[in-house]
Amino acid sequence: MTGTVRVRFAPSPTGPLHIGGVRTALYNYLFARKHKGTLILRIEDTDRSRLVEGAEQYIMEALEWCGILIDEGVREGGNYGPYRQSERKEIYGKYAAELLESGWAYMAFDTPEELGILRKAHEEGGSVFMYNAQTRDRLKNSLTLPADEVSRLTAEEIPYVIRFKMPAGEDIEMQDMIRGKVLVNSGTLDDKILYKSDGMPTYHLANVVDDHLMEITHIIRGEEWLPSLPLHVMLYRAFGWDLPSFAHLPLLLKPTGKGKLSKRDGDKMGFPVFPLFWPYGETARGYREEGYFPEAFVNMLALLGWNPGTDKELFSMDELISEFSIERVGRSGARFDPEKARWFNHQYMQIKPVEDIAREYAKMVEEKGYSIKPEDAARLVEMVRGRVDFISGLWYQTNFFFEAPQFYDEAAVKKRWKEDSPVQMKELKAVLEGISSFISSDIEERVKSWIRERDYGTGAVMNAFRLLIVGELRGPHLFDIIDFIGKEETLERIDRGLEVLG
RNA sequence: GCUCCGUUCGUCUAGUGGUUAGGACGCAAGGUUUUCAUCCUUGUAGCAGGGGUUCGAUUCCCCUACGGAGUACCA
Repeated sequence: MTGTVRVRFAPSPTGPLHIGGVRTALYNYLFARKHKGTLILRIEDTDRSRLVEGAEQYIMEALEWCGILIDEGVREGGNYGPYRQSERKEIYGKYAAELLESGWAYMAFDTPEELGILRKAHEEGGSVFMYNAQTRDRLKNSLTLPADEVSRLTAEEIPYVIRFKMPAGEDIEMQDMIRGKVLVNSGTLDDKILYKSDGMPTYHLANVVDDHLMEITHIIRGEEWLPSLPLHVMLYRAFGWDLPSFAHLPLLLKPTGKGKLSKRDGDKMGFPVFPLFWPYGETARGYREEGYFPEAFVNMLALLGWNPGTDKELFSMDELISEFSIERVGRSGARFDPEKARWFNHQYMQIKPVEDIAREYAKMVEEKGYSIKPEDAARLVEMVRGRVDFISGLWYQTNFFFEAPQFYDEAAVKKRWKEDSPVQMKELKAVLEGISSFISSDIEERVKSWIRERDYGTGAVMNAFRLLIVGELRGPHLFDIIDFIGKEETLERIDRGLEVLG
């Protein structure tokens, strides 16, 4: 690779950033870091009517949460700004004029209504209207109108757009880093609008101009852009600019059924489609708020469309950076699997430093109205983290460490509280009372030898005991539980249980 | 409709002109266990179809089917 790699993520601030967009940003980031290059965040806000308040902020916050660091952008600054297209308005006008001058573009005065009528008529005739080499001669533009008429219209400030003059029948050969050679005949393309009548460029013009001016070396974007690649390539050619490399990423598909992943799927099937909660208008749930670790989220997303060619599945961001390569990105759309997302979170629940989880866990415990020392929180987390996918699940696994049973599970009582249970539990209480070093392993040793001496059934004793301590047949190693709650509390729970259950 | 892209277990995917087509999720069955989980082991299931090319195609080519995207004064 010659020169410095410069890539960009160029979202449109029209709402919350979809996880497909996050993945595109992630791959750009990985590619940039891998090649010690630069990642630029460019806001593509040329459509003023679709602007959504809060979207730009959301995009930046989402990337930050994921650990995707931006080198140049509206917030970070840089030598190629401004990084918001709406602030680059004059630039595009200049380049549109250049194309007009060189004959690669022309002014078109047809109104949206006139074109609408044309489209409708073609549709009824079973065809599709295209503004191109076949039709442009019969339409209202600077190619067909006399020069003085054109200058009259512009002088009167009659609105017009600037269209690209797509050559009639030329094979355009393109190279995609993921797909290889792509060939399209320009005859199938139309004269795309480059500059709108409101004085703003369309995506196509702005994108090409900015990528050139910002010296972007690799354009990594979603597959939905592949159909407009020929236009972009032609624009580079029209300007006489060097072509960057292109990579079009496969789409993210919905878990079941047809089509690409949408917000609807998430709502319907109960999983988020966005990284963060979206608080405006029609709200949307987010991975962050649902308790996903950003590491797990990023790991899961990275493997959706890319793989290292090994069996390794767990990657830190640094590992992703060193192992990522565009060549190993797949070509086909990837169905999003919410189950696998949970699995990834489960993995991170096991490998994350215990203090990190304990800190969050302690907060939750305090919200429940109890206080806990950091070392105790860590101890409990270590004890039960294997049983949960999310931090939020930790409370259900540990609530009985803080609260004596409020009730005794009916089915469990029926199954495990037998005729001789009260006698056994009274004996057990006596055994426990006699233990001075009330720690798990010691208690276990004493209790088990007592069970052996009396020839009781371990299952019968332990389950009845668990019922008295927890109220239900669940939870970690019972001796660990009573070790934690202490001798006094243990004895109290036995007494209370005996009172209730008889 | 037209243009472009794609197609290996249900899902994410590895892979090769000759392999017992590998891994992971899920699911199932065992095992561990005082419970519930976890965990471990095993199993389950796939090269879309049809033509070529070839001694031999899952792999290369073509066609079909299916899926996806695009087809706006949206990005």
